[in-house]
Amino acid sequence: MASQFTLGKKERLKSRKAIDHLFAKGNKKTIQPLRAVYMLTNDKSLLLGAGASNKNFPKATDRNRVKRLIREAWRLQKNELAEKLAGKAFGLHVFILCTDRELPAYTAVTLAVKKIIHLLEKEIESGQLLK
RNA sequence: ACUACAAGCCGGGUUGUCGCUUCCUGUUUAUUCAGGGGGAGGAAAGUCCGGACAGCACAGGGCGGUGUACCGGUGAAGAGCCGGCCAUGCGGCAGCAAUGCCCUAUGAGAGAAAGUGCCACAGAAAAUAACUGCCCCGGCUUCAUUGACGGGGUAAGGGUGAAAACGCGGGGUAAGAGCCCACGGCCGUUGAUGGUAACAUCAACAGCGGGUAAACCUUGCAUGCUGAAAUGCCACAUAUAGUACCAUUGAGGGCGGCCCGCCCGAGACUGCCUUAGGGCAGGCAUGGUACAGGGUAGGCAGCUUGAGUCUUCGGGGCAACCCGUUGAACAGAUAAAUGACAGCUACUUUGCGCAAGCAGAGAACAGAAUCCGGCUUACAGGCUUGUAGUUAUU
RNA sequence: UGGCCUGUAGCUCAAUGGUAAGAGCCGUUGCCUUAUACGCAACAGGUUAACAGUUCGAAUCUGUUCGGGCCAA
Repeated sequence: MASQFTLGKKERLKSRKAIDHLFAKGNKKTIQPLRAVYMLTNDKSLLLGAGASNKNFPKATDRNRVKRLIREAWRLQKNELAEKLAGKAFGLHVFILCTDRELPAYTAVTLAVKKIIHLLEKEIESGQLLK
């Protein structure tokens, strides 16, 4: 349990219902190439979904690439966020989209994900997040 | 050696760290952890064809619809592939020409002699050709077979056109005409020979019908419909619910559209009339149509081993391909895994440098979703083979 | 995953296989007006999405490709 740069099945958003709910009621924040949709939940887990629109990336290869980059960046940086959440009584659902039209570089994605995580930490601490 | 074209093949390698998915073994209260194995393509794409598989439907026949179309082979099958036949086009040769032969490329290549339609413009005429011209006859007229008119014959000539009524030469005739003849072309029937066949060659007889079927159509052949969001099971949830209309004994339903014909078809209460059969009214039920809603959208199976793929050797076949045999692997995700970073190296390229080398950049098309066989399209760079051209050497 | 429809001028649409495609709006120029608008006149603007094929001839028929839209538990 020491080094946990993992992102298994349990740590990803997989339910169609949950995702529909998230998009219908969640908060949105845009940070340059990416956009995060997030919401607090009662199930005490930190779940991530990644996506890219069909319109901006018509080729399946590019969509796969974007999703992999987002997941990789999240995997390596999400631990501090998990620590903040550890003591609380709620979980967090996050869905990150790529809004750019062109394939982003790995470094740009890491930076943006880092910003998103800092932002989420702040909101958790100040208790601004609505359920 | 280089360039171009065609065909076939490859589509970077390796080490480390951190991850994802699946299977096996062990372990654990636990889909917890450990170890080991597998993990995108030649097109996974387009969905243009064909199947496998699944569900539903199904006595039969005709019509209709859709697809397809030289012949043979191959294969599970096809609008695929291989071989052949025929036609057409470019080029070359022969010939006055028609045409024939050779080379190469292309072909959705049944039927235009079953019928219907269409063929703009131009042209007399675009398909039962007499506008002009040519010729004959008649009366009239004129110096004159000169002129106009009327009746006929005639497809040789006529600015067109994509296409003009078999081609060319000769005979023949009032003028002409396959009317006749020589050479040649095409079509039909019959016969012979070769070929499995398409077809080819020869002979006889009868002919000369313009094009278009990717216009309608005719003929032969094939053909149920729907597709893994199929389909089966489990869990959760709900409303055998509601409203309107129609039908329920010769009504209706089935044969997926129509027709023939055939088959199926008695579930059912109350009241009134009636000898009975039966009739009328209402209700239940069943079925159908429409409206307006409600619930679920989780899991398991299907799900990856299949007419399979590649490979060694032998055999058959011109070839596609087939038969036997040796060996090797062969993904199963489901908001959807197959990745990220770093080093070394192979390749291409830019700059510096005499060179060795140093530094930087690039690396295509593209991502499985039930599975196969084809076709089509995209593709940096490289390899092999063949053909053609250029240069150099022998 | 499986189907269906569609592509013509900058926009909205026409055109039976037959003049190398037409109308309205838009645009440009001129006239009208002191000026603008309206109006009038003229002009420009198209490889009919691309490539092949059938045909004497293709926007139209056929095939392939590309783009756009829609439907389906």
